[in-house]
Amino acid sequence: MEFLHRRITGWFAETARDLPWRDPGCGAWGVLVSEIMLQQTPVVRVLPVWEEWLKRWPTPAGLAAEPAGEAVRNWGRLGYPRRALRLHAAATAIVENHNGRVPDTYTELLALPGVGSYTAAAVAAFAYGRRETVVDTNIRRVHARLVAGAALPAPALTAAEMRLAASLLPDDDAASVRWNAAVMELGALVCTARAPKCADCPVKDSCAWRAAGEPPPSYVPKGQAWHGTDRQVRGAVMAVLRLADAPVPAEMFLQPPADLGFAPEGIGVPLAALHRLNSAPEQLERAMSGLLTDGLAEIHDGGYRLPA
DNA sequence: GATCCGTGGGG
DNA sequence: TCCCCAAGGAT
Repeated sequence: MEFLHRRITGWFAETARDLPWRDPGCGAWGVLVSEIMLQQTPVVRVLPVWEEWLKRWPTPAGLAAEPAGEAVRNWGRLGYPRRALRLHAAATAIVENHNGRVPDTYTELLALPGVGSYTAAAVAAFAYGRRETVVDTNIRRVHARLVAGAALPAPALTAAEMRLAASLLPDDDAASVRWNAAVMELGALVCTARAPKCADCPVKDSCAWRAAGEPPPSYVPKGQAWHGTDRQVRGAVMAVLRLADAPVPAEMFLQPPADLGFAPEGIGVPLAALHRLNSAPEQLERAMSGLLTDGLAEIHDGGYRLPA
């Protein structure tokens, strides 16, 4: 095990990307924001948005002082905008329950909106140097191949995986933090889901999957449907709301602007994209009502807008 | 445990 | 072109 630790953390020391949230001076708030943004979203798309967020809201109190809709608007096109809502709620909880300071224990972090087992462990480890069993999709995949000899981890996180990850974690605090970051980075850059770059792998000679002849996955991951789904419609509606500076009347969503006899100010492009989907009226209604339910939109002066 | 929830770059 | 999938979380 010492061998794996040395090899992988050594590789990390040489190869690691220079990401701003890895800067020692970044602070726990910056780490928390990065972790929420990075949920299901690639690093390259997070970088510019993260920079703007931290410039605008350097502290949880700064974000908490603004309407939730501002968080959603500045989330831009990162996707899964509920994360923006939860991050705003987390900032509020941090101000109210933790004197404005991001909590430093796994349990307290886990209680924050939008923070699950992965994010709680990651913030405790990367922001506060704690020894935590961090398990994300990258770490799961590296463990699956390196130790279990499988092409992919199980469809859902299992207790066995958690035990394995815990057993591999170095005893020393600082070493455990480096290990977590290094394995995650290895999964992100080398031991990738598609076309892993085994030639660049620091532990290829110890890899159970390679030793087994790289057997194919034992199951086929089911892809996420997109075209024609409510998610697609919701996304198109949100694109309109982000650009709107006044409530958008419901009929603008339900009828092509040309039929309304006027060109909408500023929101013409996303509105045209929405109507290009040609969704059934029931689906549009369902999507928009879902946005209200989720708190991503509200009705004001007879129109839809981001929550104020 | 299965589903739902956005977006866009790369293979 | 199409399809895969990326530092998950909540229900």
